[in-house]
Amino acid sequence: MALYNPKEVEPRWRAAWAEAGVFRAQTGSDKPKYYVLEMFPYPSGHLHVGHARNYAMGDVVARFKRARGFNVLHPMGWDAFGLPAENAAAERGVEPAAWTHANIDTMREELGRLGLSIDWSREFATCDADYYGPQQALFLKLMERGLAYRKEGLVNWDPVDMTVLANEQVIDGRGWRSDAPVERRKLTQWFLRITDYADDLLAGLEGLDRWPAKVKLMQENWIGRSTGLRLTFAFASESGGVEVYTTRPDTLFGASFVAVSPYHPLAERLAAENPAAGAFVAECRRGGASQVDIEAAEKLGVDTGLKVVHPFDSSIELPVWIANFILMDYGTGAIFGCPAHDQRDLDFARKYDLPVKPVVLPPGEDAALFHVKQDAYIGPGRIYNSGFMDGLDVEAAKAAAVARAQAAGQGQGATVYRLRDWGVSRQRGWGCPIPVVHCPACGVVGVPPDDLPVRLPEGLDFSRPGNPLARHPTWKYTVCSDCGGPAERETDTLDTFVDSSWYFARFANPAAAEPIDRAAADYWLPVDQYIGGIEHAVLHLLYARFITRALKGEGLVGVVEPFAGLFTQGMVTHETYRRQNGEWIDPAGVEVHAEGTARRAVDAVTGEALIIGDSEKMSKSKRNVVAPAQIADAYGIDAARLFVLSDSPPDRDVQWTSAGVEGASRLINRVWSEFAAEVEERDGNEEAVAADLRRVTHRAILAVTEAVEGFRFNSAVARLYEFVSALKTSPAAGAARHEARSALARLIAPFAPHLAEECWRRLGEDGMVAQAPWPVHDPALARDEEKILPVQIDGRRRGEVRAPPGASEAQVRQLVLDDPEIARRLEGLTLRKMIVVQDRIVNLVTG
RNA sequence: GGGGACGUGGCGGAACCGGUAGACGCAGCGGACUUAAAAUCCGUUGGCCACAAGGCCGUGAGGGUUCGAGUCCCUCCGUCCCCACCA
Repeated sequence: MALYNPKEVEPRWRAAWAEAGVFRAQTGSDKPKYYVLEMFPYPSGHLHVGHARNYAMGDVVARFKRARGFNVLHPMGWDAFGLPAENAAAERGVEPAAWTHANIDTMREELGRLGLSIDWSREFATCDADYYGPQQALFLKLMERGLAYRKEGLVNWDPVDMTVLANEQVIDGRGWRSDAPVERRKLTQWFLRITDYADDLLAGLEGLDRWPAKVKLMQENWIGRSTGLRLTFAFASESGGVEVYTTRPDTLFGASFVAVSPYHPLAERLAAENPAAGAFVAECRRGGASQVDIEAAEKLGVDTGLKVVHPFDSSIELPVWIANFILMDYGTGAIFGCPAHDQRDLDFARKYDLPVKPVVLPPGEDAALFHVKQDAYIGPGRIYNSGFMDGLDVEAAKAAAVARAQAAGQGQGATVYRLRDWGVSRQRGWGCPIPVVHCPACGVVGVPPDDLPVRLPEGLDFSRPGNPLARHPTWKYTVCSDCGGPAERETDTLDTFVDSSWYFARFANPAAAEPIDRAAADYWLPVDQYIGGIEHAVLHLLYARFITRALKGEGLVGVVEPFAGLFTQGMVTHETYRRQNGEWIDPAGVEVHAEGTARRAVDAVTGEALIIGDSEKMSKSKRNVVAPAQIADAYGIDAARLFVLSDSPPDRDVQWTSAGVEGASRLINRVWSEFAAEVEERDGNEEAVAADLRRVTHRAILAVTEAVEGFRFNSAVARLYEFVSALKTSPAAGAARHEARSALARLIAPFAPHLAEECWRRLGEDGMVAQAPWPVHDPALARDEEKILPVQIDGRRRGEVRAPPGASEAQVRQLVLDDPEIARRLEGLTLRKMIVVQDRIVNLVTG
């Protein structure tokens, strides 16, 4: 029998699947539906092994669910707008559209070679007007609802990419793509009112029981709900006052100052009146241009000379400061400072010699002796030095302070969120145009539905920084649809995260004239299993939940949660190698030798000794990238799929090694040799031998099924290895062997689909394994004839007894007591108690 | 500074509910086949003691709960991730 030849087998079966259309999702099917989706790729140029792992996982689920009788939707598309296309345009003078579509063609071909069971008839790219046109219609609906609005505000400006970024796209004060320190600029921008849904997005997390706890927690923290008090401190010598927000109204009597942000309207007014304040505000705005600087900066402030009156005791006056550490866009942009019980306030008070007055007495402390030194006290305790709150604990005092402030009309209990509205304007040329015009007479006017899509023009000039749409000679000049007068188009485009926040709904019917085909979406949504990287925990995954809620409000979809199940997969890493001079070297040019347990790497050509580095995320800069095409050439794609799913749990990183993929390749050859071989009938013991094999088979069916359902693909593959070994060493022939082979072909199909088809055909089965039902586990056949129960004496294993499965406690007790070896062990000991766990273990307790 | 996760052989990891720790793979060692190598197949592989039978130790460290702890609780150490002047 010929060796298994993936180069011949794999393309043949891919062609057969395509021809038979076996992966097409059915409309009007009476099977239950199952929607499995992997986060769609950005068409960067080529597929990498990380993609391969991600899509292989989704494919395992899709093939498994199909075999289990579901009508499966497993589509693919392209998140195709974004900066790399503009950079390519700038560097090489190509059209972004041409560059993007060429990449899509390449990557579609590469994805195809992975043997994924995708319904390609639903493919789309977000950069095509067929997609972004409907998206513009959605944007106009959000605008009518007031969910999309324009405002002037402080925004994150990326000075390298020359565009505004959302808060979620600023990582440690730097742009998420450019890594440049982000500046604060005041600009008029489009925002989506995600804050309207802050509470609902938070509450909805509770129902997402098939989401990782980690992601839910990250979203919860990102939304950042806190409850407290909005409270006005009245000015001492004029009318009006300054409103602060606090979560610690119980410490109000410990207040020693009020401070406002340099961007606060009061700061602006005082800056005009008072030269010292003016200089300070100017300094903050200049020096504080980048967030990186702000975070590193020392706490600084200036006393404005203005006084306010303590709301609970009019005999107390407090100074008003302007301080650089107060955020304008959280709470009210103003605080009261209580140095004894807040570390930042304490640092500030020590620097400027402001009073430190403790009002929370820690348990066990003496009021006369307690002092705050270097560390503010933020723990629980009893309130003192606080008038009407004296003697209360912290929680009771909070309630009392809120009640008092509300009764006096000084303030209101308030819930505040850390979440800000989503800034979606981007000063970029390769994105979805925001479909509005600016009319000198009518203001901002939405483009009428009949004029959609607002198409991107060809021939944009990307050779200079800045927005090419804004400097296009004609594109922006148009007329106002309201008054007919001359008007200019909006030249900002939408954040590409808008594109990806509803694409899953478009897959329900990507050809629909309306943005979302409601009937199709009602059938397919929510996505049953979504798979992607954890880096989107507070970006894409939060935006998509918000947009789905907004769409529900418009009656466009019937669900509020887009993704019922979420799985976040780990990355593929590879060991790194470098020369003595520090230069990185490609793994293809490295030979690794084992010397006992140590490993030594040398240059395959020169023999130069190399330094073996950590296994890291594959990156061009470290040259530790292995391309899927390379792997497929050497081992076949099934071996690669099997390996990326086998070595580590799917949510953890997996280390790519050639030894590992060789192991997977060995399994494939072992499986094929089983199907290729004829097994001779053996003499004697036929019944027992067949029963043994059937037991192995039915256990494998159960174990693999449970592992796949539980997303433990590594365990599923381990069980397949075991099953193959057991099958190959079993002498059984005839029906039992056929049953085992038939089960094996179907169990391995989600992982190594091409091999499985070849085996299935060899078995002489009808049709394709891609359409075959999942094997069914029969518990009666899987059952042991007898169980071996370890017998422990005082927790240490001292022997074993054999008992029929399900043996009663009395039976087992008798077996144990009758066992001579155990009796010998018990000599000189007093048996006090025997614990029998059915079919598991026995423990004898002596004393 | 706040929040969270994780520490198991030489390596990746398994043990899903508290019930034989180390499945499966990799690497290693020994053997078969071969003129030889590769491939393949078989055996072996946590540590210590022992000729052996067997014994003792062992899931980051220390304590606790339990007949029984990798798993639950407390303290500590280490690593990683998220957020971060959020009042």
